[in-house]
Amino acid sequence: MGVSKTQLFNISQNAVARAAKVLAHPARVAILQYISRQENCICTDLVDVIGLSQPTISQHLNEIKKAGLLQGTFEGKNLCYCINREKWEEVQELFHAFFGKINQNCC
Amino acid sequence: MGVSKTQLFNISQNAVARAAKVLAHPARVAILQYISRQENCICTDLVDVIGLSQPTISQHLNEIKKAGLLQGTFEGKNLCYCINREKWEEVQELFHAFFGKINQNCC
DNA sequence: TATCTTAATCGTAATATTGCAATATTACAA
DNA sequence: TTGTAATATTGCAATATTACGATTAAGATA
Repeated sequence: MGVSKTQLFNISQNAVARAAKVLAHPARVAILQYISRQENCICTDLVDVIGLSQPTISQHLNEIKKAGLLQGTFEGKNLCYCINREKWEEVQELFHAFFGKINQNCC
Repeated sequence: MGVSKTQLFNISQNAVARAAKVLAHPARVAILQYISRQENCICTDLVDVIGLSQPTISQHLNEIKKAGLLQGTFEGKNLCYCINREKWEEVQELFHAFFGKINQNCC
């Protein structure tokens, strides 16, 4: 039915899935990489850099924002994003914990 | 148009996105966790453990398989999955490198 | 061989995602 | 206030994903 049955899974499983979803499109990976490379975090040229249309970029940015991974000013001309350090480290830790708990103990 | 323009992005960006896609559903996260916990890697009770229907589990398993993250015997009764250690470490390294390269140097 | 068990596949429905054109909004500058 | 430059929103089309009932396939076992 196209709907994920999230209620079947625990909080941490859903958290990993939600975070992974953000990274599950190369445009969002590229956007995060680009933003992180900018010294001054004025990211008005994302459309040129990435090569997708402005609405599409805006949509992807919104997905990243919704996950809490960006911070800064989002309104009007004084636009200034950057990575939300705290949330980013949280996600990193989440993945780290997930990978750490998977042991490959057979075959 | 519903199709990801993967050609716009480099190999590593697409690789991160592909790997993240596997983890982008809590059922697949749960399946990987469960398989990794099994000593003997006979995973016939996934349907009971996860709580999704048998065809749905089979579909999710196939997604994980397609990403190369499972190894073992997949045919008939002598079914025996486990995590493909080599590929798993590759993915882990991929994420590690991605996270490592993101620096949060503004705002 | 017939039957049972279990996983894969098929078919289909519902929903989500991706992408862009058109339009709206916002902030600033002249 | 009018114009300009930039991002956001809307609406829509194409495709992908999620889920499951029904069926099929393959191996085990009586």
